[in-house]
Amino acid sequence: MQRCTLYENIPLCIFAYKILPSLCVCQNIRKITGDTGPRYRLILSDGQHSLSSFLLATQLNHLPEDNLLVPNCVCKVKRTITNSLSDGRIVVIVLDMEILQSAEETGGKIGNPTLYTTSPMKASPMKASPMTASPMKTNTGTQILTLYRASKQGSCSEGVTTCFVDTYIVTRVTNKSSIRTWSNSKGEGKLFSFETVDESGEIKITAFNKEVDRFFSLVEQGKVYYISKATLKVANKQYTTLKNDYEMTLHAHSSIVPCDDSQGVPTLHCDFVPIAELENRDSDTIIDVIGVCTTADDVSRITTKTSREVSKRALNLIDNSGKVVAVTLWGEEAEKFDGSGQPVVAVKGARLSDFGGRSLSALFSSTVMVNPDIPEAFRLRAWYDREGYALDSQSLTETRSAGSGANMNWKTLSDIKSEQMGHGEKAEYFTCLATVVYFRKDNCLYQACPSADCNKKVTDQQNGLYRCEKCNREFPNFKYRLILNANLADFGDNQWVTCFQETAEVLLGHSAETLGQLRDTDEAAFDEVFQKANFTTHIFKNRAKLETYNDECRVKVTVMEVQPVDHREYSRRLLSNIRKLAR
DNA sequence: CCCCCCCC
Repeated sequence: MQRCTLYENIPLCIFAYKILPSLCVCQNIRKITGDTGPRYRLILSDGQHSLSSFLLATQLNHLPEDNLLVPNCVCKVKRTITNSLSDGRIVVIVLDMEILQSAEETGGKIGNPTLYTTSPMKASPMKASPMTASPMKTNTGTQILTLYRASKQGSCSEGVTTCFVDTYIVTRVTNKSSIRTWSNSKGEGKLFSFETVDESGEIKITAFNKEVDRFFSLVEQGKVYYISKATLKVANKQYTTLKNDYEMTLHAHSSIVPCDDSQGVPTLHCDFVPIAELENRDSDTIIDVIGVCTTADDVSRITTKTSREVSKRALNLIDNSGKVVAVTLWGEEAEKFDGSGQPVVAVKGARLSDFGGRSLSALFSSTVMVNPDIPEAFRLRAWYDREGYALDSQSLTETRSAGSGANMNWKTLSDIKSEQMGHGEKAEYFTCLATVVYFRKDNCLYQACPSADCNKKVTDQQNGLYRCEKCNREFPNFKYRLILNANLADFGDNQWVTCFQETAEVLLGHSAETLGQLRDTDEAAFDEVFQKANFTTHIFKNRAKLETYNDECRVKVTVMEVQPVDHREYSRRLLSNIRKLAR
């Protein structure tokens, strides 16, 4: 089998060689509006020459849209896919780039570059340089170019929605459906689909009827295949959560061959969102989540609005943010799920809903993994078995009261006293808008055990060693940890609160390690950190609990989370406070 | 050529 590599596709490989990775000046950027959303065409220069053949991969559209990639900025082009159009011109898709200097910093035009006009077809053939240590494999990026070429020739834009992918695609299968059948006015049949990923992106591939028989048992989740001669068509965005404007269909001449050399083809990549963070995300967004399944409902059958019967099962997942969220699995996924032993469960591509505050629902396109073989899962397992299991956790999903923000429990500082918050058996959680008016700077840092999961204070043995009683060990080093007491104020009252490591780091804007170093080496700079952080206003999410200390009962308020306050939230809170005062 | 993403 002939397998094309990227460089075999590039007539002007000398050019590709020159730009990878390379510093470039963005000379110009132009928005192209197409059927499938905006694309950005770039003119990049190396100071001497410029080339106008660059097309920004859509996943980088935020760079120009956030005004980061603008004329005269300096950038580092890290990854590209280059291809030739039928007329001999080339297009270089920029897959990864980094903005190094803004246009303000460069202060205008750099050099006087001349347009690089050598026809690629006339360039002398040249082998790809060994400097490109990991030559890109032919991939779905090529397919994008194939379609790009098709659209250039006018076929796609004039209503022909399919074209032929005639290069090989080395790709990893990330999600495979079961076989489904359909029957409608146009006929009936069976199909299955799977999703694939390579370093340039992801794409869905569907097999119908005969191709189901040929390929269903061959295609396995997680494995890598060469796929050739599939038909490309514009994806119906309504039905896909994948980041691709196209999808593919297998045909009689298509082939799928398992690939032994799977190096360089990415495995399923997840961007796990901490569960506590889900509160701040918009509903209906698609996210990846991982957590320990503390409890799972029994599977149940429900009837949908369209009178279909379907199995469902809700799980509760907790992560080391201490928050719990409910995740609903459907159909076969719900039936086969086994929650015994409190497994770590990861769901890639779950949909965030605002039901009961915040909850998650698996989609057909979601991948549910039980005890996945990834570092995040091992970390969570260790965390849960050590301490997480005992946590007084709080769920984002309220089953009794609906409505987002139901568990924000907004309070003013005077409410803490007037409502005797935290006096009950359970800790009480509340959110407030407040300003730091004082930090107790002394003793806010302590020397803690350097082992990864121990934060116990160590004793300086004065012989260069630090002893941790909990680990019963001596170490040649320690790490700094923060316990910071702060006085918060709002319009009506003030309150002492305690911030541990993470929240203190957010408030002070520096890591405990940096602060420790500063305190030891530059006390003036250390003081300045506190001065800067003082009188800043944030949203504080807190835990209130009555504690006995030296025979004295008092409510201890611990800051669980510090969030920046935007103008909208700020005025909403102010308004709410004014109404409160008026009552 | 499918396209179902549900329920409290």
